[in-house]
Amino acid sequence: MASLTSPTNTTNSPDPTFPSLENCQSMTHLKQIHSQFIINGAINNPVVQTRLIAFCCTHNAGDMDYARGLFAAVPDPNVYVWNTMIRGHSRRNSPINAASLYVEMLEKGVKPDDYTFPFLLKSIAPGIGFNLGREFHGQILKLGFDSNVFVQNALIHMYALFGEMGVARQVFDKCSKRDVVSWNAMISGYNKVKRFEEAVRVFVEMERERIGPTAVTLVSVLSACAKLKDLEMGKRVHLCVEDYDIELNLILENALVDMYAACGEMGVAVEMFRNMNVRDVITWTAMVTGFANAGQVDQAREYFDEMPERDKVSWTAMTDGYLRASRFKEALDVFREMQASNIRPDGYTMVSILRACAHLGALEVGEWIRCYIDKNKIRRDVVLGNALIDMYSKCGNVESARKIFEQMVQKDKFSWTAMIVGLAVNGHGEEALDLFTDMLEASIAPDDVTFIGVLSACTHGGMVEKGRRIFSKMTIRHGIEPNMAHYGCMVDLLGRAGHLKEAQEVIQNMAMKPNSIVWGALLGGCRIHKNAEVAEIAVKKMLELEPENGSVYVLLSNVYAACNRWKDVHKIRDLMMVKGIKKIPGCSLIEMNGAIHEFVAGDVSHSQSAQIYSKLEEMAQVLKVAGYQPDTSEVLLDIGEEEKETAIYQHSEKLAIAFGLISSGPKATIRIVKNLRMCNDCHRMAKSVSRVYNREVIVRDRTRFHHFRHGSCSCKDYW
DNA sequence: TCCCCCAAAG
Repeated sequence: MASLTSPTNTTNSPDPTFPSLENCQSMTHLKQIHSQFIINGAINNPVVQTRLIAFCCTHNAGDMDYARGLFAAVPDPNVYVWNTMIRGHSRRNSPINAASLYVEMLEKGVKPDDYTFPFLLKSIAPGIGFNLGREFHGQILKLGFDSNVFVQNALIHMYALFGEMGVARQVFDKCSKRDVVSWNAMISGYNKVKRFEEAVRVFVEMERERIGPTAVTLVSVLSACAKLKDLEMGKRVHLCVEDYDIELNLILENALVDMYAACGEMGVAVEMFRNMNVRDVITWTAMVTGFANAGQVDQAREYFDEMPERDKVSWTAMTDGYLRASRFKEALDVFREMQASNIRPDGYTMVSILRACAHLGALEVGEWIRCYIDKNKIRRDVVLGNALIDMYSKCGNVESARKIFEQMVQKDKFSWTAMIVGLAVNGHGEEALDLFTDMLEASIAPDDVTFIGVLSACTHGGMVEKGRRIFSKMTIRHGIEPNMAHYGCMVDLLGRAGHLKEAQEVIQNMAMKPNSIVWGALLGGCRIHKNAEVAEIAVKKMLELEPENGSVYVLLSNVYAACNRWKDVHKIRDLMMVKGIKKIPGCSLIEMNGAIHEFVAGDVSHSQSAQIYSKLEEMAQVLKVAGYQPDTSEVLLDIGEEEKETAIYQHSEKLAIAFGLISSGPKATIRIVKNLRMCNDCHRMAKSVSRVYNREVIVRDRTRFHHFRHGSCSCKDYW
């Protein structure tokens, strides 16, 4: 038979009954060899049996079912063979199979040895077999294997996998002998549970005990330094490479590049990157992330475009870069490119895209992502659930946000906070407060952000007394010192409700120097309650803090306009002209069929500009007939009344509404995201549109949502 | 035959 002279039993093994399986690469090949042994009788040799089993258990192409068959034919397997079988199951992370083999082995009277438990413990993977792992630990203690360093290290690793670093530490502390692997297992364990300071501390402890680190140690510690952005420590670890004569390898170089990149040392990172002989996708991705985090998203993109290959992590890193740079449309573009190149996104990618959708108010894309997640069975973990809640509520769809929230099996404080904030900004103040009560009942500790949500719920709902109570409880009961944003909320709450004096008292009693946002909140109250005197105080303070901030002048002029002090309105306008201060241009976004359309006031750049303006003209007539009166009081230009009307007709949100009316179906909700506060007139007009055109219009402005329906707004004209 | 390692999230 020709196969008797196959390459497996030529050079190294002159004896055909003791073949080498070195060149065997596949199960097909192994089965051929197996049949030869059956034919020539070598199959009865225990060494041959063992080698065949070992192939199935250790080779990448190995088949455990086949191993089981071979194993069954072995009359009296020794401990080595049992270990090999257990190892086979551990490679495939099936602790149940590994454990049942172990039980079988004991039943057959074979005693485990030093190798058995490391294999058993290795079969355990995150999420599966923790209880088995504890049972293995029990067996280890019972049979006295707990002084073996390999067993100890495997135990540390197993507990670390489940985030049980307390138990891991106990095992570590009790170790009779510790080697460098024990230390490495502790460091990587702390990394796994994101306790990076602890990881570094273990490394320092290790240095003190004069345990020489290995490349593995340095890689783990560098990873911790990267997460902590601890450049000093990172450099110290870098020095260890020479001090301990550790040979560089790709993983270690990647860890170094990543550490420097994460710490913003892009110069060093680039130099190391250039000096590397071999780079892989991780090296490149570390560079992309580094530039992105340093705010140099265009540099990141250059590296990204040069990458020889990209995986989902690289694509997500690029998306995150655009997110960080507030270039949300480009973030969505990257996602589209990613799909075009057939890379399958995962939960991380989804979170990024959802964040972009949240910023853009891109509900269609967001919905599409939710369907994609469900269809592709992407695990909806807490983070992804939270991102969905945030996306829905920032797109003005609280009902869906609430649905996601209710469906979540696991909720953390971020889930609760996202939902509370979502309800609050969408005008469901009472519901937000109810949810806050539920949160406390569920023993989830609120944080400072939760209180921003709760206080703004009170603000948007005009619940002054509740707000006062919650504000005082925040410190007393929950131990959270109010920060600038909390004071801002309180001033806003009191100011809007007309308690301008109390609002000023809050500012006076602040533990820190009030910033312009706090004064701005007071100013907002002055506009509503037409108090020019207090407004002037607030403006003076704001201009001391930010002399170039044009919106301050705009706000003050709005107050004067509300008080009918037209001379002062003109004075402000002239002052702005002289100082060359411009207001931030208003900008509105609207999503249509997955594309984001952007409008600024007077915009003629849109491809359907002509239709949009003729729709606006039609709207002007139709709405006026229906009783809508333009409100030009907030126009800052020194022009005639008619021109003022023209000016406000071209506000970006009106252009977006007109575009929405002509581009969507007759019943579709129009959703707009505006970068500034809505002006009085746009608000008035949107109410009118919702009635006359029988359309729901949702506008998200800087701080809250306006849900226009049947001629009125969810904010009750109070914003 | 065994144990430890690199890039992305609210």
